[in-house]
Amino acid sequence: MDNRYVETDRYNALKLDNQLCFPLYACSKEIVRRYKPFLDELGITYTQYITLMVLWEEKNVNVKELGSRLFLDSGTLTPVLKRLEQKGLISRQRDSRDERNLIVSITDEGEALKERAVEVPYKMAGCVKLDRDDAGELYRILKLLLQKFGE
Amino acid sequence: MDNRYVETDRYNALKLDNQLCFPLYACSKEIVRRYKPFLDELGITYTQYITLMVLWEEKNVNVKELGSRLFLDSGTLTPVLKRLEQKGLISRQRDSRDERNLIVSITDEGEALKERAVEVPYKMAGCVKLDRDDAGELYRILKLLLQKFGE
DNA sequence: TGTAATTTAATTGTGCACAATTTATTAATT
DNA sequence: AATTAATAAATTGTGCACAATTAAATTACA
Repeated sequence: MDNRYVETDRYNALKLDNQLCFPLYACSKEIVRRYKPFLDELGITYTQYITLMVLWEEKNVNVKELGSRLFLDSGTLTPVLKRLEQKGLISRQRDSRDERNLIVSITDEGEALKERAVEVPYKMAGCVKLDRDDAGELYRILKLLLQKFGE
Repeated sequence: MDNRYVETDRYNALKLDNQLCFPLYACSKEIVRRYKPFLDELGITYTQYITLMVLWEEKNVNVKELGSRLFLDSGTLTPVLKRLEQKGLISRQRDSRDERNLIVSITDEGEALKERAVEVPYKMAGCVKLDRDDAGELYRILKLLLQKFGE
């Protein structure tokens, strides 16, 4: 038997092309990078954008709740929230009933930005050219994975 | 017709739960985070790990080639490579035939680390509990997406 | 051959991302 | 009531990630 082409490399699992994590990491970065021109128009970053997404739905949340929704900790969120506050898009104030909690709220200006942000998902749709089935499958599997991480 | 539950919210596309990018971004971060304990044992970060993966396969590459394989630019790679050099895992030297190119090579010490790194993918397999079909589908779609990005 | 254009890394500046620690506040337990 | 434990956010320190610019070397071409 001619086994010149039979792969017997014990390092196979270490090849970049055999990784599942790497294309995940690369795709994630690439998509975030493609958001940038659209988010630049709004004067915000991707992390600021997803933070606002939560606040556009909730109005008031504390840092802990925000962190669990976004998979981010206070070390990341604190400076992000300070920048959003400086831009006038959110306000930060302690909960008078429990001073440990910081209540983050959307401002009128932040609410107004939502009107311009509604365009972003449609603009992005033109950048991610997956057909409906693949996009649906990708979404399903990623959500499943996130759910398993939460267990 | 009772349409109390018919969603007519024009902001639907802005909901975090309707995003494809967000679970991609969150899964990517979560998996990289789960690599950390295993990579800590080797004294390297995830970015350093994927950089070494290329060098374990290639022996010599310049920064441009490395960047195109890893989807990283020199702004990211230059400091990463300096740290790997400080650890003694790689060497950096200019190409005498074209001094613009920096040739990155694996050292004996870097090659030796491969022996310990072979365990990492198997340890990680226990952290990402997708069944074979879903893992395969995820891989297929992500590679397809990366390919479309390259066009 | 000399100048302009191109190519390759490095540098600079901003903003995450996260582990580990600290500080402030509240809750639980003597 | 005083002490201890638990909780929430902020701080600190390290390491990416990337856009924009710079510097050095090479190539194109006038």
